[in-house]
Amino acid sequence: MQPLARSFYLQGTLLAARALLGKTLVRRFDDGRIATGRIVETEAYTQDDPACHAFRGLTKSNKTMWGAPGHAYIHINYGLHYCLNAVTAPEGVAEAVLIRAIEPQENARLLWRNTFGEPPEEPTDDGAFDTLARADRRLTSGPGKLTRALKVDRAFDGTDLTSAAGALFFGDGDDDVPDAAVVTTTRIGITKGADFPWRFYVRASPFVSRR
DNA sequence: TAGACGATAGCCT
DNA sequence: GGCTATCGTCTAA
Repeated sequence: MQPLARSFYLQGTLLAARALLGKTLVRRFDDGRIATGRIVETEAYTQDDPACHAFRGLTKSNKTMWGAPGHAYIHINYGLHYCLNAVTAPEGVAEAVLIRAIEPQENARLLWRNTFGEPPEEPTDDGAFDTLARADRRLTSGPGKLTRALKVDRAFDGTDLTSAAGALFFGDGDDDVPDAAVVTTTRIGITKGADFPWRFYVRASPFVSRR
């Protein structure tokens, strides 16, 4: 799995949000094991967008968004949830794509364990357990849930997403989602800029956070 | 340094 | 569909 090149993050924030659908999120845990998921829901946030954290300028907590493209911007909201974003504009311009939902793929049982603690029974067959975890929307059908399942927290703020050796990156698969399979709609949970159609999701995916 | 406010999720009816 | 836990961050004073 090759990481997306940095140029991917410079095609424009709206285009990048759309293009990330079908791409693979790769997480390498401390013990070397890898979990992957297919991105099925994203939102775009731009510098002139009142809903964007950077709208009012540079602050200590949003400074990663003002930095180089292809890096992770992590923010906390409601005091308890982490949200994972990819920076999608050149240094000095603060724009990002929020990853709202993924479909667990490789090693889904690790995500299960991270979310619920040890699974009720230790699986003898990874494939069977992965099938179970795939069917369970509770793992990754929302921005706060997927960071919990992937063990992604504020320590990942600023992580370079273009390094295949890193603990977190976006991989380029062969899953191109056709336009007919994509729904473009308004964003979730915001009050300002609420009418911008800057949310994208895969229509058929059961892991989309909300329709 | 106090007060207000979230790019949510989960539980309740 | 409604309610709210929970706390980091920003803003104003």
